[in-house]
Amino acid sequence: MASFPSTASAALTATLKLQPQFRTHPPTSLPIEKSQNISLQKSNYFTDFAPKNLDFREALSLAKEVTEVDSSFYFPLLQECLDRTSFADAQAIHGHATKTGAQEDVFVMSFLVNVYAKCGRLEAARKVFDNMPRRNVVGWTTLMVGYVQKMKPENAIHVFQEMLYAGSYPSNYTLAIALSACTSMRSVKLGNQFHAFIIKYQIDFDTSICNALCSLYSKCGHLKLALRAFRRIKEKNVISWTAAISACGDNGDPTTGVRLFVDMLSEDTQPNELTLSSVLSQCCEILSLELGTQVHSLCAKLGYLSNLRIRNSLLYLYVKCGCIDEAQILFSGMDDVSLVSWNAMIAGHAQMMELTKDNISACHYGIKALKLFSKLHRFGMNPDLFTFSSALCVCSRMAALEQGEQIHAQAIKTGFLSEVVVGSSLINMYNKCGSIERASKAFLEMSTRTMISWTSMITGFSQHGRPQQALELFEDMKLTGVRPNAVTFVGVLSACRHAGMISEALTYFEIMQKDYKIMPVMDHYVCLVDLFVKYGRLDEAFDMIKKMDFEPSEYILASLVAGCRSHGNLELGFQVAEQLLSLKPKDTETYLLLLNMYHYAERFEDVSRMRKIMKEEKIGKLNDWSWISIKETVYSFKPNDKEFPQSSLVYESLEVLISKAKNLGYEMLETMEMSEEEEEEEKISSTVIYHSEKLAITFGLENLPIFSPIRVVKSTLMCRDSHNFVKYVSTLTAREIIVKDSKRLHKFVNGQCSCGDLGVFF
DNA sequence: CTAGGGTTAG
Repeated sequence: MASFPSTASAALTATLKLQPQFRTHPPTSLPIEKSQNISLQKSNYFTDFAPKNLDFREALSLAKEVTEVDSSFYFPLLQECLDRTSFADAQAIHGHATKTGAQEDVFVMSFLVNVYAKCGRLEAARKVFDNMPRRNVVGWTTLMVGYVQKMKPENAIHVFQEMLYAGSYPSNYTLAIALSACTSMRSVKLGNQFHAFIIKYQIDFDTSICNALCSLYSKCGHLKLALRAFRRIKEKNVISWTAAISACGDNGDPTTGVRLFVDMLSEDTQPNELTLSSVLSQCCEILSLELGTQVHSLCAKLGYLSNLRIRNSLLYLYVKCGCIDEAQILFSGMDDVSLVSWNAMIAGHAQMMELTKDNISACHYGIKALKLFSKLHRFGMNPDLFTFSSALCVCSRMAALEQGEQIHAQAIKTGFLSEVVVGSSLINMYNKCGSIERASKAFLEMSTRTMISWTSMITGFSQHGRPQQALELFEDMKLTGVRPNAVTFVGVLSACRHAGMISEALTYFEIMQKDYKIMPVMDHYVCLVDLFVKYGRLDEAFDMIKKMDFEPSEYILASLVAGCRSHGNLELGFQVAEQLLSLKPKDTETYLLLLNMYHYAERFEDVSRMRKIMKEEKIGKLNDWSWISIKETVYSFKPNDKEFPQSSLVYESLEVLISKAKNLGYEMLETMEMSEEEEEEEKISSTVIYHSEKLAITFGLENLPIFSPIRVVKSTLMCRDSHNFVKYVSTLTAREIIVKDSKRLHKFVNGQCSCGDLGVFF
């Protein structure tokens, strides 16, 4: 058994070949036992013989006295055991049946196997099954179901093989169960073998089988195959639709999922609770509140509003679409709140942080999330791994180290730290809070590591300007046999980018495609292009962009422009800038990049041309905020802000810092931004000197203990001037300054930034 | 006997 699943395919193939009946049967005659017989029998027993309104206990005691019983006597009793999943009662009935000779009855015994399996007592079920006078397909299938439910899919497959050896034919249910075993093993390979078998016997239109196929392919990440299986179904039922709709949701295609839901309704199939909750979560993803509200009404109409799962899905919908108030009302109105509801609220607020452009509200969401986290204990809830990972994620986005540490302590106390997901979140939290040491400590202390843990740590080293360690870790990862994915390689390539290792980067890029069959994405090209630009190998940078399978994105062209500017190749920068403009960029930051580049080069005709374009395209103001958290209070700043505590003191000491920095060689660069007054062309852009992060950092220097690092979060990208200035400040004050901007992490120590100046944009 | 909420890496 231990050899599964590696040898499972081979074994199964061998088995199928050995079975003579499979070879002799012509493909048109199905080797499928008619399982309907048994269900027909069962319903006859129930309708014809079952005592009406029988109390379970009464029936049991009655059963003890009766010795001459028809086997139909046992069915309602066993049904009751099944509903109650009561092993002890089932055993009592079993004992009685041995006395009356009912153990000779295949149907009674099959049912008993079913009950035992449902109760999770697979050994007992197996024993009954082995003693059956004639073992049938239902029994085999029931055993398989038991194993799949007990998360032992290998055993289920093994039972399937045994069944074939014993000469039984699988029914469509048996195959569906076998496929679901493949699903829980995440083995498409084995699943394919079953699929081939299914096609061979031309039952690839069967509802149950295709439902199972659909979910197998979906869980293994093959949405197309999943939908193909779905489309082949001749008679689609709720489960088919639900499987297909969730498949879209699980594989990142909510638009198709929602469309399928509409199709489903137009075909008059009534959705069930799972369909509705899947659709609701997909409405969240496409942020379609309108559709979501309609589904909400539908839930009301179908009477699902008291259903906890549906309510939780609705919570997610409202929280993620930004209707916090709606969600709050729903949440407080729930008399029956589960931990999932709390998790929904916390994760929802965490998600809101990302969706909100306005940093100050983003910060409020973060604070609210952490408040919810500390409150749930009082409501008799204990956080689980989902709660912990969401809460840690909030801390990482807020760079809230203190809160993160507290949650870390709680995770240790409750034992959830041993959960891989929590451990990975912890690594991420320490990374984002600028503490690479504690991140690597957390990494080392993990007992098991997934690809995500490794990737987090590799990316962390890379972001903290430690490319060597990142690459060493990648080698270790390969040695332990954990398979990297596209994100891992983003980390690896960005490490190469930091270290300026062009040839190594190209080698890794090759390995990624050849050995790991990973398709390169934009982020990989960004690293490579940056590397070429860094060394002035611009032709190669352009070749690289040409080699891409997709059109260059706004982001990669912008980073090429930024690179050109950083490395003094303005001419080329201008060329790319024009190409970029023809793409009609979306981000304000892209326009600011170009505007500032032209301004810096004193090409004033271009500057006014840019202004005109920006006015036409209605490019808004940059929503620039920075915040710093000091002793549980969060202080936020906007550019040239004067409305905050100790404002005059902060400006005073900022001026001192600026002049000291100037003595060390700092040259202030004017950064142009959009001004408030847009009506006059002259005023459409203005310059910023007191960037929000400068204010936040100075505020931190004034209010945090000496030597303690300064952690600032910023809603937009850092500009060239500010990035340069903070480097000087880190030298002048001998402090570690961490700025988390909208794209990356900057850790300033001793006049150097961990981003290696690669993260500077405009 | 078929489908099964939410969490972590860029």
